[in-house]
Amino acid sequence: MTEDQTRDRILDAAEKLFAEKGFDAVSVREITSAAKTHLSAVNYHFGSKKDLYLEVFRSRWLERARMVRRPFEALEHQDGLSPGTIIRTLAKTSLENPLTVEERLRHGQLIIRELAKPGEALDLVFEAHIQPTLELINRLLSGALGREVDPERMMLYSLSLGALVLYFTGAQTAVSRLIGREYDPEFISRLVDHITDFALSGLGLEGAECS
Amino acid sequence: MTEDQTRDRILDAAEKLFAEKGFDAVSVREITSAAKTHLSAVNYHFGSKKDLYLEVFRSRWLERARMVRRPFEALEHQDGLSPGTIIRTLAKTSLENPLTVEERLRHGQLIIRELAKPGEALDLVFEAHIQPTLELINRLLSGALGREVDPERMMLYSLSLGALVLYFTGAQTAVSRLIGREYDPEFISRLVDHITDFALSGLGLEGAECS
DNA sequence: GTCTATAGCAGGATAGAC
DNA sequence: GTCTATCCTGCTATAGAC
Repeated sequence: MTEDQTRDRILDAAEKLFAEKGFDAVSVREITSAAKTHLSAVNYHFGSKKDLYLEVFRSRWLERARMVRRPFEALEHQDGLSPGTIIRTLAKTSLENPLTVEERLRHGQLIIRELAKPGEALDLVFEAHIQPTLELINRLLSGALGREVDPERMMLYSLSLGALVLYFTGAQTAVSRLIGREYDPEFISRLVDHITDFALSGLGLEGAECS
Repeated sequence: MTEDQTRDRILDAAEKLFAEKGFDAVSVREITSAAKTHLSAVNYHFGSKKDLYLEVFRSRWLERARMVRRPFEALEHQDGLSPGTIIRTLAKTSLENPLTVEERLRHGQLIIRELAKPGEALDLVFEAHIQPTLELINRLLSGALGREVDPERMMLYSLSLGALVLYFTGAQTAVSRLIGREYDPEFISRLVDHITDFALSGLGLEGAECS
């Protein structure tokens, strides 16, 4: 009866702590204590610490990612999209979504750690989220441009978009400090504008191809 | 006589292992074993594991960063620079520098971890490297544009450049896997081109401000 | 200065009472 | 299913022999 609640509380606490400190810096005792349960509940429900970590990605990270990207996926069924609309929708779904600022930070921190040191969790996320999302970006942009684009060029472009989004969410603390602003709704809206502008036309200079 | 060599071997091993696995996943035994010395040498030479970690940043990371950014700093004494030259030089010094591919990866991994979870090491790096470099970028770009630019806009732009460079170095493993290419000199040169193009003019579209 | 030995504690996992 | 008690390994740090 209470078992699912216990399981959920453990997952909540684990996600929070793993995001903040990383896998190795968190002890199972710390997690179960935050989840108001006992040490062996983790082994009972998940098998091991590592399996708990993977389950955080499977049932929390991926679920959140699916929810967040839904408005972006909806673009697939629309016609006459401009590249600007596509990029802006992507930036908006990543930064102005139903998540709280804290949830977005944790979401970013978890995946940044995995990118710096790829492990089994990244395998899950690659297959279930990153690959399909990159393909969708490429598909949408190719369609909007009305021409085929060199696949490698397109992939580098999409990866760069990902880098921007990731950095401005997962490295939030450092960004706030460098720029001297909190992540309040106004600044987040500013970031969406910035990412859109940057990805669309860089500095707003006359670029080489702007005649 | 051999003490400095021991100290250096420990720093070498520590940088490598901390970069690969992160602070908490590495034990002092692992480091001293790789450095062909004994456990207590770390405490003798550095005081504690944490102090060793900070020393890695002080005497390895920052030294490397200083060396790498030198060609970029040299721009300060040149006239008539175009934004394109500035961005390209920045990308080149970050990705095509005297470091080996492995050194560059480690350099990026160390700082990515710190950005995801800011600690004392990031304080060091902020003050001695990130802040001055961001200011230099802003100064150079303002000069090249021949006009004052909104400081916040300029800071967001510089941070975005940093995000791209960081991602394509520190998340090398994931990038390689997604794009299906090794970080050989040809691909690295391709990345420099890409970052320059992306930061200068995005997709190469007619952007909003390109008439 | 160098290294061994060990203190002292925290870690993950599990056996088994209830 | 729940939780306590405990195993055993590994950790950092240090005392002290040489």
